[in-house]
Amino acid sequence: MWVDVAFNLPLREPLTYRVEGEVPVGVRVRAPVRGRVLTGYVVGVRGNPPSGVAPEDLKPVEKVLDEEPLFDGRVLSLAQWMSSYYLCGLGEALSAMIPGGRVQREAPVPYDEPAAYRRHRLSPAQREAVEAVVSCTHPMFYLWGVTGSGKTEVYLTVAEHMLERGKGVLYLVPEIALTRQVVETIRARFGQDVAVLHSRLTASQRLAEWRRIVRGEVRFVIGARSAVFAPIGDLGLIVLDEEHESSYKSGATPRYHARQVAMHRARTEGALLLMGSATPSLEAYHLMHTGRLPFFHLPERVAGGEPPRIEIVSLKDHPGPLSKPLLREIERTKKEGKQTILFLNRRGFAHYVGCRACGFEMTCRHCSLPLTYHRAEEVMVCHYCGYRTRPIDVCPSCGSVDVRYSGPGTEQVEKQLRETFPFYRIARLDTDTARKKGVLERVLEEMESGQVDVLLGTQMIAKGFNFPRLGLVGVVLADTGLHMPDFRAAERVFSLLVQVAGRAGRFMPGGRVVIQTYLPDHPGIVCAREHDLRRFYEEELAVRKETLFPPFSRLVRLVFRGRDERKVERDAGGFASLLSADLPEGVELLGPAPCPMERIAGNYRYHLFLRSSSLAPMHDLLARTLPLFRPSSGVHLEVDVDPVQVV
DNA sequence: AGCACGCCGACT
DNA sequence: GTCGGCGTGCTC
Repeated sequence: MWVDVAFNLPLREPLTYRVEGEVPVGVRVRAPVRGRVLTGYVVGVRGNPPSGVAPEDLKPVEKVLDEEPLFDGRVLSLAQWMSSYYLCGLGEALSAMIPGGRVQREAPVPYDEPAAYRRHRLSPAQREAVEAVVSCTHPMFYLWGVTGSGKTEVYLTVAEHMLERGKGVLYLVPEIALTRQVVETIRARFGQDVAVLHSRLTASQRLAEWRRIVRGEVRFVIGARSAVFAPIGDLGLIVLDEEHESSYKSGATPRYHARQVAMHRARTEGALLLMGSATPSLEAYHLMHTGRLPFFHLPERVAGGEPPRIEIVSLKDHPGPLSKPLLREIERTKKEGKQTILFLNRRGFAHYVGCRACGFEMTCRHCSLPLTYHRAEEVMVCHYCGYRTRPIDVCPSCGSVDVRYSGPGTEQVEKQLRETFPFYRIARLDTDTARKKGVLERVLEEMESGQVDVLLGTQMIAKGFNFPRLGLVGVVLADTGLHMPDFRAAERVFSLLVQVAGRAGRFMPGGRVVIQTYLPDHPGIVCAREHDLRRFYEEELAVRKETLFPPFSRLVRLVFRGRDERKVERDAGGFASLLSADLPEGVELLGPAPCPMERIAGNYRYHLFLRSSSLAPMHDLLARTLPLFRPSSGVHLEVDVDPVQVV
C-alpha cells in the first residue's frame, strides 16, 4: 500500500511512500526526503499509487514509529484549518500541535495524591454567572470579573457540569508554572482524569500524556498555549483564563493564537469557549459591546472591600528612580509590619549609556538596540542577542568623559533601596538572580512567610502570587514600552497596571498602589488610577477606529530577515510589488519598511503589512502569491496572521 | 527547510 | 582554463 506523509517542511503537498502491510493514518514514520531521513505524519492511506508520479519513483518508508495512531480525522482537519489560516505547511501545523517525543516503554508522569478538596460556596453573583454560562447557546461566552471576584470557581463549576454530562474539558492558562493553586484545586476535584501539561514535562512525558488523551483516559486537560490542541474527544468546554494575555500567541511558525484556535474548535466541535479576564483585550471588549459576544460582569470581590487607592507620581516633579513619595510609602508600609512589591520591567543597572558631549550611544553590534549596563558583572549586555562587551568611561567617538548612564534597571534600584533602607530585608527577582535553580521558589517562600520586607522584580513577579502580608505595590516606571511604535502599547500598559492594582488589594483592606511615570496624563495610566475601564476602552477604541487598526481591521505581517541588508530590502520590495500587482479591492498594502527593531542578532529586518476589514481577501491573495515567491538565499520570510508583536 | 543543478566573476 | 558565488527547482 501507499501512504501520504506530511513533514515539518514548508511543502504544499504531502509526499507519497510505499509501505509494507497496514499502516493507519495518524502514525509517524521515518522516510527519506532528498537524501536525508525525516520524521513525518501519515495523513492519508491509499490502495493505488498516485497519478502524476511513476510508481517506481516512490520510495519505501524506512520505519513506522507508532503502533497506535497519534491523531484522528478531527485533529487532521484542525491541522488543515491551521495550515490555511496561518499559511503554513500541513506538516508544520501537525508538528506544532503534536508533542515530538520518542515513544518509550515508560515515560510516565508521576502522580502524587492531591490534597483533599474543599468545596467553596458560590456567592450569589457567582451562581448567577454559572447560570448565564450554562444556559448560553452561543459558542462563546465572556466572564469579565475584577481580580478576586472568583472567576476560577465559576470556571470549575461549569467544568463540573460538563464532566457530569460526559463532556471533555480543556482549561487554558497563560503560564502553567504560575498556576499552582488552580492545578492543585483541579487535581483535588477531578482526580486522575486530569492531564496537566506542565512546562517542565519532557518531550516523552508530553507524548505520553497526549496518548492518554487520545485513548480517552483523560476528560480534563489543563495547560498553556499548546494545550489548545489536546485531542479530547467530545469536547464540551474550553476555558481560556486571562484572555488578554499575549503569551497565547506563538512566537514561531505557525504563529497561532490559542484564542483563535479555541474559537475554531468551539465552533467546529460544538463546544463552549468560556473566556475570562479582569482586563479583556480590546478585541473582546469590542465584540461584547457590539452584541456579538455574550458576557457576564463580576464587578465585586468575593471577599468584598474597596479597590486599592492608586497614587500617580510624576517623575518630572519627583526625581527617580525611587521618588520621595514612593520611599515614604515603603517606609510607612514597613512600620505597619507589611510588605512591599516593586515592579520594574527592566533588568540590569542602566538601560542607556551615551555621551552627553557628542550624542554617541552605546548599542549592540548585532542589533540596532541600546546595551544594558550590568554593574555586578561590570559588563554591557544586549538583552536580545546576549552580546557582551566592556563598559566605557570615555566616549569612543569624541573622547569626552561626560558619559551618562541612565534609564535605571532593577540592579540600580536595588542598590538605592539598600542604601536608603540598610536594615530592611530586600530581595530581587529577575532573570539574572533567578537563573540559579531554586532561587525563585526560595525567594517566593521567604516573601510568603514574611522574611522579606521589599521584593523588587521584573514581569516575573507581576502575577500569579498572593502574599497575605502585602501592603504596597509600587510600579517604578509605568512608561516602559509606551515609546515603542506598537499600536497595542497603551493597552498593554493599562492592563498591566489594572492587574497589578488588583494584586495589591487582594488580601488587605487599605492596600496601596504607587505608580511612577513620566507620562502622568497618559490615558492608560489615568484610567487605571480611576478604575475606569470603560473609559479606557472607549478612548482606545476611538484611536483604533481613527487609525484603522484592530479590532477595526485585520492584519497580516510579513517579516523578511537576513544578514545581507540589501538582499532583505530587495526581497521585501520584490514581494511588495508582487502583492500590489493584484491587490484585491479593500486590501491595503503598508510598507515595506525597516522594522522598528531593524537588526536583531545580526539579521536585518524589513516588514510589510496587509490590512483589510476581513481576513478572507488577504488569505486568498497570499495563498496565490506566496507560492510564486522564493526569498533569496540567506533571506527568510515569516508570515504572521493577526500579529501581536509589530516591532 | 536543505540540497543539487546550473550559469557568470577572480584565482591557484 | 577552473573554483565558487547564489538564483532556481524539487523533494515521494
